[in-house]
Amino acid sequence: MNQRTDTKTRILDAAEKLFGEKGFDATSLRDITTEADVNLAAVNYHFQSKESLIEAAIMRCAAPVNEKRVAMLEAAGPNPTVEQIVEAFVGPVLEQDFEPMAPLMARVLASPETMQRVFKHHMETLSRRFAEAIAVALPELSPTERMWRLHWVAGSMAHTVTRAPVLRNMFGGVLDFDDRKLMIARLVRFAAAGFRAPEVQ
Amino acid sequence: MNQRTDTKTRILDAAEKLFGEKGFDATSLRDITTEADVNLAAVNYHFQSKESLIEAAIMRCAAPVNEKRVAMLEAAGPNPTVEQIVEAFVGPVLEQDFEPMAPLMARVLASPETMQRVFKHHMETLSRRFAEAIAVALPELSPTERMWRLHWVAGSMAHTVTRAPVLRNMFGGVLDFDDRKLMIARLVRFAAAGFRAPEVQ
DNA sequence: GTCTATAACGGGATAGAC
DNA sequence: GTCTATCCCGTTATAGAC
Repeated sequence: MNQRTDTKTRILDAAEKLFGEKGFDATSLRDITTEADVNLAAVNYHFQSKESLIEAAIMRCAAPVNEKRVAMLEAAGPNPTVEQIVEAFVGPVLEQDFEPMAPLMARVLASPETMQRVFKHHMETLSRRFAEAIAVALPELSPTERMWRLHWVAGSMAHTVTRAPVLRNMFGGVLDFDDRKLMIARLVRFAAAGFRAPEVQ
Repeated sequence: MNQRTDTKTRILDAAEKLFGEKGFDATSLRDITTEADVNLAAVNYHFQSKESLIEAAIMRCAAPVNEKRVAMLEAAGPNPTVEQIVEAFVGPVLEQDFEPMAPLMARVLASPETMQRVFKHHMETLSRRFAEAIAVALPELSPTERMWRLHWVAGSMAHTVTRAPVLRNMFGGVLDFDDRKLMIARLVRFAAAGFRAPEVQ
């Protein structure tokens, strides 16, 4: 039944690696099965289609990070500061070595159908959880404004991850991706100030 | 030589439409030539490859918007406020009906190779231009911090565009994409506050 | 200069033996 | 569960007609 790790896992490992390197479409099932050293038909046996494999690969990547985000938020207690909320939201994502998976994340965001499903199942709950925390920290904001701002922080974070390979060596290298702690601290400062701005109207 | 519009333009029109709807990879040249009612080989005649066609389609979309962004910045005079700078940066992008082109933009951002070239040629100049304006408005910020913050605003804006189809009907519809003026005003308020936050360290 | 027809290739998926 | 063999489709590129 096994070899070193089971077939299903080896397929997922190879898929994660190759999807990240080349994108979903440019990665053929043949590439994946060669890399994983399994038979081509095993993909359609364990997963039903390439599309389902993509979804499974994404889920496996995102799950531990999202658990950590919720854990950090809970660790901050019942009355977290805006800074603590933002740090729990962006820290676990940005502190990892995200550059190998940046293209994968970008492709996910770019694939409306895939994203729609993944988001529905996993991200919506997470967003609600963080929106509630913001509601406690900043009760004067309307629910709409809270959602917009949370969403914009998510955008800043996503852009940092997905644009890293391109921006790293641009603008004479002023953007420092190597000191993650500092990068996170900068973003927390920026986002917290945005959250605290008085609402329009 | 012409029919209603010339072949090259018809190909670009069809490409823009289909790339947006289905993505670069899922759109075949046959799809495009059928939609444009031109022969398959015309694509390779007018553009050298599918990759070049993609680039051309992106350029044609982005050019007028970016011109407007620079024009708005210049219209604000030599000493623009942070709010004026942010509005010039995000307004022209967000005020258009961006939802049809949202998938296209998302795909562009997700395609490292394509993006690298496009960004190098067009966006780097634009970013520098806006970074200089920020330097005038907020001289106390370091060049690095200015770039990070500009980049995060770009991320907030990009996320708003690319996630619109998914978020529009989520969270009970609290995110209002229809009142563009209000949406832009909200983002300007949020981003300007972020820009004005004291720098970390 | 422009288009037709087709070549040459690689992709995802599956049937059926083991 | 796994593998071989194969199907059928879509892709890019080009040769050559107009």
